[in-house]
Amino acid sequence: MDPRTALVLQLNQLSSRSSRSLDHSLSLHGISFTEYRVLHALAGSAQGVLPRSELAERVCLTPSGVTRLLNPMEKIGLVEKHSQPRDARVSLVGIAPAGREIYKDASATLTQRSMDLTHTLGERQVKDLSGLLSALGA
Amino acid sequence: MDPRTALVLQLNQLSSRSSRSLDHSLSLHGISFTEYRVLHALAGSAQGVLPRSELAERVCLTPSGVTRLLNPMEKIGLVEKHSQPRDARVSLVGIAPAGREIYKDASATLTQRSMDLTHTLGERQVKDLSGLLSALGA
DNA sequence: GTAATGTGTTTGATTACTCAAACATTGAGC
DNA sequence: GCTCAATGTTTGAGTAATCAAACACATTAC
Repeated sequence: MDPRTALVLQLNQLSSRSSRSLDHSLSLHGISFTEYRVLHALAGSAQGVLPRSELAERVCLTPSGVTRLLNPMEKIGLVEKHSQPRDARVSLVGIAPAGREIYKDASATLTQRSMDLTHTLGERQVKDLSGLLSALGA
Repeated sequence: MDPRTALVLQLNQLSSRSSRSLDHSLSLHGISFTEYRVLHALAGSAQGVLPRSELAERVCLTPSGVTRLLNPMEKIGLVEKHSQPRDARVSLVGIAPAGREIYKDASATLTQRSMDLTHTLGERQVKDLSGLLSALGA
């Protein structure tokens, strides 16, 4: 079997396994891994605010998926809807104080789990791996 | 942000993107990426046959997910159900001739797409990356 | 200005999964 | 041989995401 194909399959398998495990860990904070990624994207953006379509790309969902994901998150106050005066089509999403709080807590357990998941790798290897993934366009 | 946490997120992002793209490519053959992975697991196993629970682990699904995934595949003749005389609880799944055919065709387009997805990496890097992922337990 | 086209978001219908509980069968201990 | 716990699979109910179509607003060209 072609090594690049094998690589792609391997990558996928690894990620499937880890995201399932992370999902379980994060459920302690009442959020899914996908929701964490939303908070992460928002927390890491300029004003903690992003257009929904931009968010969709960052968390690898369709715009439709983003809408459905954000609805409950907004309802429980993790994110809030803003509007862009310049263009009434775009609907901006911002991280709310409660969201930042959860994000902080969830990040701690995520880091914990990431340590476990990568404990077979040395510091050097983590760096190398990260570099290679970046080269792949992540 | 902690490098290992970043790594885990990066890994996940990359895999989400690629699997969506692969899913689309494989739809030409009428199967999903998950279904491909089932065929792959079966084709690569001893007699082309595996117990459902073993299959579940290999494709990173719950046993329940496997049942629901295989039902339609069996109906269209990609896989077939066998039974294990030694233990009537286990339900063996085997790849069927039509399944091998599709697997072969789908593998070709998967390889094609894998080339595209990894074209930024040299041969050496592919090998290194694969090694690092293996070290992670893939 | 108004029509036509393009862009961003939401909705309706469907599919793919998950969890927890039910089933079916096996193997151990008595 | 009969319970009882353990193992493998399926089912019922619910969640998460998808696609395609609808919607809302913007922009361009006339």
